[in-house]
Amino acid sequence: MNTLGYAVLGLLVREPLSGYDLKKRMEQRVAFFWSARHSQIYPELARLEREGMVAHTVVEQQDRPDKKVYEATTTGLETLKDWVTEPVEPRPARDELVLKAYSMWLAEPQEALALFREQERRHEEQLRQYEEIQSWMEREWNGDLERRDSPRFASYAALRRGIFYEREYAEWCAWVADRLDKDGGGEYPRRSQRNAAAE
Amino acid sequence: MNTLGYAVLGLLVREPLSGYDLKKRMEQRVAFFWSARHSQIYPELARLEREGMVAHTVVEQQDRPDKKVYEATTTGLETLKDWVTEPVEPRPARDELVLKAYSMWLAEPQEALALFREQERRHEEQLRQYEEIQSWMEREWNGDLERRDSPRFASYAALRRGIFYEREYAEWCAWVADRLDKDGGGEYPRRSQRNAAAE
DNA sequence: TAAGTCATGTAAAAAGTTACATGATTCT
DNA sequence: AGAATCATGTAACTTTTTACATGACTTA
Repeated sequence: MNTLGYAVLGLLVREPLSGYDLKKRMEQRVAFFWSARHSQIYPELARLEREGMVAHTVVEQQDRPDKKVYEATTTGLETLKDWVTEPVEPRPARDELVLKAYSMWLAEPQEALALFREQERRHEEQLRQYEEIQSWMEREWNGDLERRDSPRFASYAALRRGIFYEREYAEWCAWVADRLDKDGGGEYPRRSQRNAAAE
Repeated sequence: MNTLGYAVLGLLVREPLSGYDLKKRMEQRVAFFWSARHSQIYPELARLEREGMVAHTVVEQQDRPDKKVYEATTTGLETLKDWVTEPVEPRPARDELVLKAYSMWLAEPQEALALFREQERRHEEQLRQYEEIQSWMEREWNGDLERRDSPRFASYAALRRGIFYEREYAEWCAWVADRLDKDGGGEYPRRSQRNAAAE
């Protein structure tokens, strides 16, 4: 089993879904911690079915194309359950913006500033969207949010990770931008003996 | 050019390095926002050289095997510089622990708790390590940290991202763990309409 | 003498992205 | 009539990981 398989199972143990709907759920609910294109999802569903983790039934529709609705089998549920508490090996983080930050000393401060302000804005907007969902959950799901055996509790916890993450990211962008913004922000003197040797 | 290429250039514009040393630099300095195995680095260096971004000289050593030391060319520097301020497209985040959190309602609370406490500990430890490097930078590099055209400023900014990230991650783990820990933490009643057991 | 570091590669497999491909129905 | 949504796939390519491969020198 690979991680994508567990992502798919994690959605299917909650409700039966077609490949198409699964993809949409991923975009909406799971996007900030896992995602996949439909070209990855359809073969993955086929693989999970070969391994007995999921099963599908064809649902005929009049006004739309027929669809295959998948649901998790008992085997699938058990496999997922066992995986949840297995230890996690740290995976290397990959973040292009931080990589750019690492080389931003080469760039025009004004252009770098624009980049970080734009990213700050983007993450703040994402944060606001997550916070709206959070409010909605607290309003609609109140009571289930403390129940450790409720999927709503789990959804809420995952969402909070998104909120913590976006808030922190936006703050870092602002921190960098503020330092790029300070006028005169500490350039080396242009034409002195002290050459700007790279270190 | 791919992102790994820019990661390699970002290190080589600071100092010439062999493939072997490049890999070590990645582990030490860049690990929390980009990384690669040596099996990816050596072919990447060859590719960058074909494209005129880097050039190598063979350095002979007596006590150790000879090595190829690479440095960035002017073309490489310019390419990197242009890339830095280009807009960043959001890449899908992938985090296995959050994925597990999403399905933790299936697991035994005690086992899930152990997982999150362990992860909290791990991220707190990483945080402490970063904070030590931060102190070292502030002590040793004081004065350069405000200079927008200094690589030290850029290193410091990237490190701060690591610090923000680890702190936030540890806090989220603690938040989840606390909710898993509360005794009786809101199970659905096992075998009655309303037993005194829960809540 | 065994383990560890220095040093550089290739090969195969897995995971993920982009592009190709089709076709019905619904909304503007 | 054209765009958007619903619906499911395959093919080609890129990126990343794991495994294979070698050899000199150093330290315990």
